[in-house]
Amino acid sequence: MTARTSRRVGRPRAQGRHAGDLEPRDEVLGSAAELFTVHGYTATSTRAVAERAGLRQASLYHYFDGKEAILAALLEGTVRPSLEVARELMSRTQASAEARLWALCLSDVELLCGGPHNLGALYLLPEVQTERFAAFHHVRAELKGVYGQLLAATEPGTPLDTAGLTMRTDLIFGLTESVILIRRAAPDRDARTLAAATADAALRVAGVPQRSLARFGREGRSLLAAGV
Amino acid sequence: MTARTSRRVGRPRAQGRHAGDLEPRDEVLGSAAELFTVHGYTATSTRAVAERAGLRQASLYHYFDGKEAILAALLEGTVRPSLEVARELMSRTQASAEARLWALCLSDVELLCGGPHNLGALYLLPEVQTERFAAFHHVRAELKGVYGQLLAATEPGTPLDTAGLTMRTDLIFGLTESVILIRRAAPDRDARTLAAATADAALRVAGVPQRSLARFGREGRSLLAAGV
DNA sequence: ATTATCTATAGATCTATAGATAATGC
DNA sequence: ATTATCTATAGATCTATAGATAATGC
Repeated sequence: MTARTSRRVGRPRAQGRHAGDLEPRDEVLGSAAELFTVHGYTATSTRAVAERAGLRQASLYHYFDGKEAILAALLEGTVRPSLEVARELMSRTQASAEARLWALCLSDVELLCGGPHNLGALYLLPEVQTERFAAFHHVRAELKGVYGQLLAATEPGTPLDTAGLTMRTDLIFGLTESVILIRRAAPDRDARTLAAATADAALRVAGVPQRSLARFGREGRSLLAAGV
Repeated sequence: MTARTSRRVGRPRAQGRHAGDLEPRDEVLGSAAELFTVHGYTATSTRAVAERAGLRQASLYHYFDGKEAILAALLEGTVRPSLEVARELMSRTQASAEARLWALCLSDVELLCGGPHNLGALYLLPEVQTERFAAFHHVRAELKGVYGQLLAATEPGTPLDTAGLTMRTDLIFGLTESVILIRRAAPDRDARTLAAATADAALRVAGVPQRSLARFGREGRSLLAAGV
């Protein structure tokens, strides 16, 4: 029972009051999430972020070193949970690679479509391509690596060489990411249905025959229900 | 034989001379293409676009009404050729829907990966989501409509209801678009190989069995060779 | 005369910093 | 005393416009 509506240390805010009982830092992240995903990073001013969070522009600098630090914090938050699921699934060596791949894809899509903002759209921002966000890119490369390893362990209809494996990894990872675009175009799509359809589609691209999809889907779900 | 290196009407440029024998308008579009796709629209100043084209900032306004008009022209140019192929394929009613879908996907990926800049990345810019680019969005919606109609005419392993059809259309269209992200991450990937692999993957998502892929690919290629 | 360019600049931003202020904590 | 906020602002942009200028065209 900390930090109730009043009883706050520090000079009171000029405009209005705290919305909900979020910490100011999280209010800032929430408003930046919305504005960055909808209008872009450069197109969003620090003033706009602050005002939506109920603060004056200069007050942001009490919580973040600058605009870039806000974006970095948001990026970190989007990819970290995916990677945790991926690592857990890598350790489940008794399950089939197909079921684990299905589960990873389902989980990623649900994470991408879950929250109130389309945070995955941050990946698309051209500014994020910069060297400055190298830490984020490393984490995503590790996530993609898990896709590649699981795919390599599946039993495809026809055998694949290394180039073919890289290609399919890119396609399956790209398919998963494309739900960001789908969500952007149709924000009210049901996340659970989309996630299952995407996971099925990923296995189809991997070369899993139609007749086995339902089985791997069941196995994949039970993996997630069990321990992740 | 118009507009040779010198012999130009108008005050000479302050810096350097015309590169190649492109018209100034096209030089501007080319430099904007590179800068907008790499750094983003808002992050690119009109000064940067002008200087890369060998002009002073104010001279852009001789060719375009403003920064937005440059982006609109680029967007128009990216989606128009795809739509022309799509319309042509819609008219080929004697060919199988599967072969036509394969051909459309191949053609789109080759267009997206063909030019010197990753122009498809313009679709991803948050600024483009705005109402101001409604004309562009209408053209893309028509293109997606063709994907949907061709998919509806395929013979899937299991029958699909309307919701299932919409879902798969989104996934296949999204898969095609995801080559933009693949190209961004790996700019040197061979476009022809990627295009064929993506078209195959699209048919897999559509439910076409492994054993029929090669045949539809051959038919699709001959459709494109024939008339588009 | 027409055209393609230039120089110069107004007016509107935007980020980050300096330093003041109004709460609570002790 | 500590903290969270505020006000004010320096300095650096950035877009679009006004109006001059240096070519060719006739």
